[in-house]
Amino acid sequence: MAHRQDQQRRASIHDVASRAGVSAATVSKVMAGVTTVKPENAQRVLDAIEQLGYRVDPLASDMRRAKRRIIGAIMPEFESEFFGQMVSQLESLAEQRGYTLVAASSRESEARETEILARMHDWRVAGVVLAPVRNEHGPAAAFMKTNGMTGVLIDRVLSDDAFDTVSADSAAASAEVARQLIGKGHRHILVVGLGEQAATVRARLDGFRATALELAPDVRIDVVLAETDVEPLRAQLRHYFAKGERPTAVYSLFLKGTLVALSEFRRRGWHCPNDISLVGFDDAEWMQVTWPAIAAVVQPVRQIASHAMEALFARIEGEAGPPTARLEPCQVLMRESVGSPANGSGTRQ
Amino acid sequence: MAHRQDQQRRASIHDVASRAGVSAATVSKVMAGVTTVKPENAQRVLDAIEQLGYRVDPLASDMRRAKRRIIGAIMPEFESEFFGQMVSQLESLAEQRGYTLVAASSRESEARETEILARMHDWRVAGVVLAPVRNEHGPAAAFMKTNGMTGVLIDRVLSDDAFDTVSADSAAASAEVARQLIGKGHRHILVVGLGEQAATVRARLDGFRATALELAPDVRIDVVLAETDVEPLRAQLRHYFAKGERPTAVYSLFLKGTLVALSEFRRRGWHCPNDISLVGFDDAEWMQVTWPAIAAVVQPVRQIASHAMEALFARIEGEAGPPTARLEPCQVLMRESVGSPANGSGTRQ
DNA sequence: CAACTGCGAAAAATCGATTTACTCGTTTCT
DNA sequence: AGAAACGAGTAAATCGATTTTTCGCAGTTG
Repeated sequence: MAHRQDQQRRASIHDVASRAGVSAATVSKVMAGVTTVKPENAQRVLDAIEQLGYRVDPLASDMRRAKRRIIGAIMPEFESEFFGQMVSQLESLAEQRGYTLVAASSRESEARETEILARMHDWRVAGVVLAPVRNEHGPAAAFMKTNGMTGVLIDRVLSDDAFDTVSADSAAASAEVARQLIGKGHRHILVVGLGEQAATVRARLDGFRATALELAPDVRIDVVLAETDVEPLRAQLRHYFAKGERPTAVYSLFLKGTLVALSEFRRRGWHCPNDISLVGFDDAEWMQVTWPAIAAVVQPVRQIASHAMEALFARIEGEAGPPTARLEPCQVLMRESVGSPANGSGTRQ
Repeated sequence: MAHRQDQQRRASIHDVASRAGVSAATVSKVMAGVTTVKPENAQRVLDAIEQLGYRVDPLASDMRRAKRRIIGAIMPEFESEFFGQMVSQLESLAEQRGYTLVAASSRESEARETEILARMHDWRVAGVVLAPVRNEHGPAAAFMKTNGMTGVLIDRVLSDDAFDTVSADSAAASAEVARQLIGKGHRHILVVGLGEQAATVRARLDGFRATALELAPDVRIDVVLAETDVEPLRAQLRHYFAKGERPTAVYSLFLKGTLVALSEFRRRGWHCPNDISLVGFDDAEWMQVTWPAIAAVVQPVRQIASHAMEALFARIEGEAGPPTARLEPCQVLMRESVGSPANGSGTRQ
C-alpha cells in the first residue's frame, strides 16, 4: 500500500558521475562550464543529470567558499508599506544578480538586530542591508565592523565612517513641507514624532524648524515626541490638545504618527483641512483615496533600494575607498488635507 | 597603515580542540551536551570556546543532517499589511521553536513560486508555509508533493488531499456581510474582486451570493471580476458605472479592490455612506481613522499563523494522519461607510 | 591470571561538492 | 629527436562539523 519509500536520497554528484561513467571531478567541471571536457563525455554527463534530476547541493558547494551568494536584509518591521516595498525591491535586485535575499525583522529591537546579524555572519552572507532600529551608531553596526562584514546602512541613518549609507533626504523634504505650510499662512504648527534617537527623526525635525523659522521668525512650533511606542505618543497628543492648544497644522514625522493624529482629530470632530491641516512623512496608497486625501512626503523606495544594492555589490566586488553617504530626494505631495488657516480654525465647518 | 589583515579565518572546531588539548570529537560532544566527558576536559573546552569566540558553522553542521532547522515561507507579496503581519508572526513563531524563517515573495507568479520552492528544497528546509498565488491546485503544491516536502498551505486555499490548510473563513464572513447589507435594506449590490482562480475569491463570492439571495430573493447582485491585475479592474469598474449602474452598496472581496472602489467614488464625487455604502474584505489600520471609517472584514492573522505553524511542526515531528483543513472565523466590522440606501442614493448630500 | 565490562577519548568515516596535484597520451616547438 | 606544452581525465585533499568505530586503560569477575 504505502508507497512512502519515496524518501529516496537525492542524487549526488557521484551518482551522476557513475551513471555517466566519469569521475565526480568531471561532472563538476561540466557544471562549471569548463571547456576541457570531451564533448562526448560532457553530453553523457548532461544526460545523466537530466535523468537523475540532479541539482547541486548548495550546502556542500558553499562549504569551501568564503562567501555564499546570499544577501541578508534586516528591517525594523515588515508590517508597513515602506519596509514591505523595500524588502520586495531588495529581493528582486538581489535575484537579478543571482543572489538570494534572506530577510529578517528586528522587531524594533537592537538586541535582536545583533542576534540576527550574528546568525547571518554564521551563514557567511556576502553582504547585509541593514535598516537599523535607531541609527548608525548602534551595536549592530559595531558588530559588523568588528567582524569585517560587508554591508550598507539604510533609512534611519545619515552617514557612517565604515559603511555606505543610503536614506531619504529627510531634512530637505521637511524644509519643503515647512516652506509650503508657512506659505499657506500657518503660524502655529505642531510636529509629532517617535523615536528621538532615530537619526532621521532629528533630521526631519531640525530641517523643518530651521526653514520655518527662517521664513517666518514669528512662527510657533510645538513638538510632541515619544521615545519608542505609539501609545505614549497618543496619550501625549491627547494631553496636548486637552490643554486647549490649537495649532492650525500638524506635521507628523512618520506614518504611525499620521494615523494617531487623524484618530485624535476624529475624537474631537475636527476635519481636515477646515479645522486643521495635516501633512505626514511617509506616503501610503490609501492616502489618495480618502476624503480628504492626505498630504504626504513620498520616500523614494526604489531609489533607496537600488542605490543601496549598487553600493553593496560594489563593495562585495572589492571596491575600496571611503564610505559614501547618499541622500535620495523625496517628493512632497500637498493633497487636500492641507489648506490655509484662514478657512476657519475655531468651530466645526 | 592598512590593518586589513583582519580577514583571519574564524575559529573552527579543530582550533578549539587543539587549544583545549582534546580531539574535535570531544568538542562536538561538549557542545551537544553529552555527559560522557570528564568535567575537567569539558571545562577546558568551554574555556577555549570562550577565548576563541567559537561558533558552530551551520553549513558544516547541517551538511550531514537530512533537514535543517529552517522554515521557508512563500507569500504572494510583501507590500500589504496582511502578508507583512503574517511573515512577522511566522518568523516569531519559528524562532520560538529554535527555527529560522526564510521568507520569499512569489510576486504573484506561479512560476516564481515553484522556483523558490525548488531552492528551498535544495536548502533542505524542514518545512514550508506556502501562501499560493491562486489556490491549492497549482504547480507549487504539486512540486511539494512529488518531492516529499513537508508543508502547510495558507490563505488562498480551502482544503487539500496532501497538505494541511489554514485560511480565513471567507464564506462565513461574506455571509455575514450579506446579512448586514440586506438587513440595512440594500437590494442592488456590486461585488468587485480580483483573481477568479483564487480559492478564497470564489468562496467569498459564493458565500455572499447564497446568503443574500436566501434572505432577499429579489436582490440584484452585480459582479465585476478581473483576472490578475488591478488596473483592468479599475477600467471595468469605471465602465460599469459609466453605463449608469447605480448600486446602493459595494462589497470588495480584497483590499486593493476597496482602494479602487474608493478612488472611483472620488472621481464621481460620491460619498460614503450617503451616496453609496462600502465594505471590504481585509482590514487595514487606516480604515478606522478616515472619514468615514471604512467597514471591513478582519482576517485573523495571528490565528492563521499560529495554527499553520502548529500543524507544520506536528508534521515535522512525524505526525501522520489525513490532512486537516482549518477555517478561522473572521470579524466583520461594520463601520461608518455602510448605511441604509434610504439615506439618499441619487444626488450629492 | 585470563577474560570481561565500561568509561573516556581519539581516530577515522561521512556528508557532497570543489580544487589541487598528478597521470598519460598527443602535439608543438626548437 | 627531445623538451615543453597541452588536452582530458582521475585520485585525493579540502571545507567543518557529526557520528561511528576503535582503542587504551582501569576495575571486575570467574
